[in-house]
Amino acid sequence: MRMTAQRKAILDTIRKLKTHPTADELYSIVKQFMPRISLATVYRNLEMLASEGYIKRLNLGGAEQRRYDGNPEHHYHVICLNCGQIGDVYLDEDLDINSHIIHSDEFLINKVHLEFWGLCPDCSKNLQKKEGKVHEH
Amino acid sequence: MRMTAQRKAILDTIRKLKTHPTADELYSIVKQFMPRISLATVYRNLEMLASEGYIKRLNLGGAEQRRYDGNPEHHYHVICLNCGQIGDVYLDEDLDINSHIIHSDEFLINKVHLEFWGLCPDCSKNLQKKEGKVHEH
DNA sequence: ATAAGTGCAAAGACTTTGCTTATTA
DNA sequence: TAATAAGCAAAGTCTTTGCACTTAT
Repeated sequence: MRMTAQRKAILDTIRKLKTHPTADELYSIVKQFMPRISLATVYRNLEMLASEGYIKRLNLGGAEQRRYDGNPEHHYHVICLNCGQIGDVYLDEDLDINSHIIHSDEFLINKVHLEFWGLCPDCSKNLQKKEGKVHEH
Repeated sequence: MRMTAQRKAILDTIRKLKTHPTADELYSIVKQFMPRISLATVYRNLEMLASEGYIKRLNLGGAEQRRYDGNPEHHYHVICLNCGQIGDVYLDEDLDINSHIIHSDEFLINKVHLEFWGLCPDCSKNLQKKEGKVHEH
């Protein structure tokens, strides 16, 4: 994998972000300092960087669009029910989900994907005051 | 919600299926006995039926397309890494994931989405013989 | 020098919407 | 008979691809 200017810009940018951007979000950011970059290049590089393990492609069930994570370390995510913002979740090693399975249609299970939904700090603060309703997700 | 012939056909069909069909799959099936039905009607009815609680809209991270489940009962899913087939998973009530969270970016967590990946009975049988490789997912 | 990558535009896949006609309650 | 839904086609979103040009090694 060649380290082109575009690829480096994308990797540096996603690493700096604590968010979990979509291709399009990243494109908007990188375009500010590399105006000729194309969205296709961003898509291609995100896939490439993910397949090489530099970043992670997220498969969040709750998200409409595909997102990527500049932190390839093993961890989970929480999606804000109100605004869609995504946070990181770390679990301890003691969790054993498989021992709680009582039926699995005879499938051999070999990995578990976990994702959390809740309220981000901002939204939980705001909703406390307003006692408002949380969006459906 | 009016019970139209189309809506009934869609609901009856998805209830009979043990699979977790996409709108398009359901459309193909229903069209066989109701040839004038349109794909838009299938999409609209699946969303409507899901919002009324008759069926469930699945948000599987691993799936490319949106899927629906004729069984609205609370349960989880397992996706075959090899063929994409989806099975049902039931867990016992003792599982407490929240107590294993060691960091959550200050989000208030209120639900957990779980999904399993593995091999369906057919694929695990076949792969045992061939010692073949499992597809990436 | 050459294989790999870029930009652009077009095509794809999936889903939603607008509008007219049909139908249920 | 009036509000809801269907059918059809068009439009929308997000993502991928083809191709000619460029660039890192």
